[in-house]
Amino acid sequence: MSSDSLPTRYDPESFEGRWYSKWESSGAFSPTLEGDRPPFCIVIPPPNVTGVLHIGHALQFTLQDLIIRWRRMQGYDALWLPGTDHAGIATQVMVERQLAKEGTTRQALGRDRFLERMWQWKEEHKDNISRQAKALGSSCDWSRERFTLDDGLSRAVRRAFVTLHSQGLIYRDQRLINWCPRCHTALSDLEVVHKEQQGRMWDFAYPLEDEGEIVVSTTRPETMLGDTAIAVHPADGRYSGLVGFHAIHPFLDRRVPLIADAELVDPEFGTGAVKVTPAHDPNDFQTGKRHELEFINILDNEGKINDAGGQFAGQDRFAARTAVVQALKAKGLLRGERPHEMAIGHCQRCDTIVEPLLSRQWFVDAKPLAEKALEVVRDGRVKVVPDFWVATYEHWLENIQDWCISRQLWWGHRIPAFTCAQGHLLVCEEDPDSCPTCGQAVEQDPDVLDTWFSSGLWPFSTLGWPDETEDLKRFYPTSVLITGFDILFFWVARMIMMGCHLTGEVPFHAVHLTGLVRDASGDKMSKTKGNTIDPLEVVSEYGADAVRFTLAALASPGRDLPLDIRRMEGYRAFATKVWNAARFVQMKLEGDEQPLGDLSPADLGPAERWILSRLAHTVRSVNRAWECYRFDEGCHELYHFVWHAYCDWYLELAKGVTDRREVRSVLRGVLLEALKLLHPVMPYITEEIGHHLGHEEMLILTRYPDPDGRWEDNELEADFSALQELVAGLRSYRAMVGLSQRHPIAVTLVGVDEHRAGFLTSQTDQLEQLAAVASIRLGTAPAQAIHELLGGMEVALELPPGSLGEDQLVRLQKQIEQLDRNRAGLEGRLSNSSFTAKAPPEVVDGARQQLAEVTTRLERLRQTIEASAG
RNA sequence: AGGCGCGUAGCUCAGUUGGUUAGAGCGCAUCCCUCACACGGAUGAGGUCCGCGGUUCGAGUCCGCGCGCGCCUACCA
Repeated sequence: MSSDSLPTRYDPESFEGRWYSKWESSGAFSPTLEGDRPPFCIVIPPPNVTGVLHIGHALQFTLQDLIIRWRRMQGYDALWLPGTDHAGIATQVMVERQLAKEGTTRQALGRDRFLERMWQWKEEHKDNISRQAKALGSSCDWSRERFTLDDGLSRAVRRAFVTLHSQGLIYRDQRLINWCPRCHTALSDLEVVHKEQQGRMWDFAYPLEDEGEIVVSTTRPETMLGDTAIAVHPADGRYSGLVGFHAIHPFLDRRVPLIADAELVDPEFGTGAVKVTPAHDPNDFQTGKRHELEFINILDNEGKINDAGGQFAGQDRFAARTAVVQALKAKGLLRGERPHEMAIGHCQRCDTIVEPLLSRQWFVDAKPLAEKALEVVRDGRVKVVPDFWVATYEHWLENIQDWCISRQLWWGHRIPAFTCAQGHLLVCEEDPDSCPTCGQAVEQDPDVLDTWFSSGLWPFSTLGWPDETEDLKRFYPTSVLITGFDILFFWVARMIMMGCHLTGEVPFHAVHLTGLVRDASGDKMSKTKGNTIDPLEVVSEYGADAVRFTLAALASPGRDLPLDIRRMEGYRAFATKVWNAARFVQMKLEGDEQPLGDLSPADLGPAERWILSRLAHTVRSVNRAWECYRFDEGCHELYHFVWHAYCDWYLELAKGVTDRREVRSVLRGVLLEALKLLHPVMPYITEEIGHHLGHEEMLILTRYPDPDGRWEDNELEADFSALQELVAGLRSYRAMVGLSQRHPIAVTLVGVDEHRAGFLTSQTDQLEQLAAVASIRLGTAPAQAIHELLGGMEVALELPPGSLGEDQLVRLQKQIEQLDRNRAGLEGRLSNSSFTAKAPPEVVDGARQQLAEVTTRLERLRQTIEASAG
């Protein structure tokens, strides 16, 4: 226990690191594994191991930590499992870039030495992420930290691959895939980013074998080198006589058959004739299969025309495009050229234009997995927050295509498939010594798996799967996943597919999808724009608590977060406010204060009962907010309670009476409860203040406040609002009239019911202190008094003679106008027979009462004006 | 092309199952360095809730259409 006084200045840097170490070394981050505590588990969306955290990570870390700390304080056996992802392409690209600077390549280095470099790079960078996570206060269990290429997780990947393969859900096939000519690897459909671009469309003619020509259109003229058919619609009269005949390829020694295909061809489009390149276009690929056409690959892995391209061989695809157009022109076959808007696929990682390429790859048959994944979301076993994402999720899964999972990279999980010289294929968990069929030596498939394949196993592979570990039994399915909506398909859907299929259970009971952190003007943050915010920088500038509070308060469900740095200043001011309030309280304490639990409403004054009632409501709504991931609401509730209820009102009321023990007890007790409530959002400052106030247990381990109906007192709160409004009204009135705030005013309550009036007149000391009320009574107004409408009460104020100025008359007039509008509206409604007949009786009664009150007030106010005029 | 989301105060956003007088934070203006806090206090100005139509006694809230913005999905040559 410490009673040394809080420093005057709030200086987060002076204690943040200290508390983090204390928490960590106390074991608070690790679950206790005690059986009577319900488990609660979050697995972290693993950041790229060699990456740097951006503010979006900070958001997710904050929200995860908020939830995990809250649940831990509620008594759950909480585990937040951290880790990182090897991020195949992204990381490999970084190291390759480094090699390029050294004037070498991975091929020159060879696979083994290249991988050594990769691991070295990983080792150098791996602490980046955890250091940043720790600075933010993340209460992860570092003893359970995982990396996707760890032995355990690699074993999980192998088990998953072998299982799916044995079930026929993973297969190898020659297909059209997305090929990145720069990364030299296949990509899944999701890794291709479509961008609307202004392209061109060319028309050119194929001369027919006998006579005449047929005109086709294309956006990629170079692909004509791989054309093996020309298709027309079977019902198209223009071409019906030509089907079965051949055209002559202008540059290659090839006859090109004319075929009829109703699926490929839209007779309304262009000339109604389509060139067919089965090896380089997805539609044409299907057409090729239907018609058993020849598949001619004209590109190499670099995106250059290969030998099949005749005179164009060796040219880059874009150079070849120009060359083909030129050559067509030279032969007099070019028929037209026009601008054409179209969506072009780019590599997600390097932005190179992706090429559809015929290639032998490994695929996951996604449909059967998708069915289960759809089911668990539809029946609520996985709750999606916000739920409007369900539609998007369903649409994608309902139309899911098979997933290409092999990558021609070196950094990743090597595909556990082996072949011998005889061509026997072996897919197994343990590396075989030789082919079990023929006994010959085997070679492993050189490719690695898509990173997302291993990420898809993350919620259970990190807990020990495929072993039946204690952790897996206790914490799986995990409780909630918190991540960005941008990886809904990449990651979330795949975890659900893989989890349901491989473990028979959902990977998490709920998934909360956060928005994107944008800059102050709503633009996406990017390094090129230079509008990024470095989490570590803002943490050291504003303190981790302010950064966390800002992000959490901004996190409205399903919305992006426009982050203005000034918000952080604002919430640092909030932290400072808490700090100073605590200093005040600490100053007043005498050491004999009782815990709130020992107090009973009967022993307390109205102000104490009021703040305790407000506290109880706040506890209720904050818990409710966390419960449904309304981080914004929870933060606003807390902000409002601490600043505008506790500091603005209660502290001011308590100032004069801290000699009373129960006042000090409430002062301290409410502050401590507020600190506990705030702890999940602002762990450091709350812990530091709690310690200084003599709270022995660390807040991280303290029970989170539960709603306590004992303190809720709505009647008192209504009385208290009247008091507040009276005080505010008097201040406002003085300001308007130009009277000093200290100038005493005698108050007569005129149109106020007895109960309320009784309360207010009992609060003379408080009213004197807060609003310099000279006296207050219920009764008829003195002749010279000025009638004011304050907080819905009619009060008469006695002022020095002649103090009713022009400004005030204007203000009264304004009030009258507003009331009169109100009156007219009420009268109109009440005279409408359909309103009185159809609206619920309590609404009608309410309107009647209001009208009566408004009418009286209007009268009084008019009298006041007249009196002052006369 | 389809789907989703958004359009409320100068800015960024809340607004529960429709209940009539629409809120917050920041910013702005005026006053105040009162013994926790100027990263503060008090007061105030500021809104045709995108437009039109409909349902209803009553619409920021529900429905339709339109306009604008954003995002996702998509194989149209």
